[in-house]
Amino acid sequence: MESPWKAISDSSRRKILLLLKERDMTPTEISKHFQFSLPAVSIHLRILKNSDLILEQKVGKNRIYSLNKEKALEMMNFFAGMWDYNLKSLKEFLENQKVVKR
Amino acid sequence: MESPWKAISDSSRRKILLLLKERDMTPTEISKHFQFSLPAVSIHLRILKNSDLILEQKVGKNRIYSLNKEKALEMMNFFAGMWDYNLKSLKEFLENQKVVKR
DNA sequence: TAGTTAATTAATTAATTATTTAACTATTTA
DNA sequence: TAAATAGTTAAATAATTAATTAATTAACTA
Repeated sequence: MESPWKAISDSSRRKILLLLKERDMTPTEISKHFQFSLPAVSIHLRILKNSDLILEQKVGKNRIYSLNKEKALEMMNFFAGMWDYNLKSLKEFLENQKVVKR
Repeated sequence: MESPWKAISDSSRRKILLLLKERDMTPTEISKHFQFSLPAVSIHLRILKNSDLILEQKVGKNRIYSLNKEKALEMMNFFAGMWDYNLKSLKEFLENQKVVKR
């Protein structure tokens, strides 16, 4: 497991997470949002996957990447700790709010 | 302004933030918690300060560093967005919880 | 005011990172 | 089964980063 903090330190990788927040995507689709090459995207995806921030699914010759929201929550907890909150209360908040919003 | 994401990608700097969460400290005090030299601590502090994660105060020949919780909240918001929450609702949650806890 | 203390800045070095092009692997399709 | 498609891996390179020791700055103190 690679460091998720190193993973999100790169702005392209943060942008990939925001893209995957909207919908699951293949490497080719993701690469359309960037200037750089498909191999570069592939490496960014590997780093995100190895740090557990995204999940990979093979479908035929495609790979579909999706956001791992649980990991995002876990990282969020680092900051929540600075306000004296923990993962549990934070998660309850997020899940309750979701019900209200819909 | 340097990237706060680059700043927190280093584990020593994350540890410094956790130390400052407990209490304000001088570089010398902080360096007692690490193996590496005072100049190395000074550089880490500069990076954290330049990314707005900590605040500096000069008192005589000492410098006192403190955590900037607002910046932590701002970064937390990146992750909150993945759960469809925004800074405002998150901050309200954190502040209300604080009242309850005390 | 000379010496001490607290901290930063400078110069250097070794390690890591992001990117490229080229080569390869796996899967589908004609 | 040959060709096409989707993607990853390899090798090379340029840029960035974390650390060190040495030098410097600023403020206090005897």
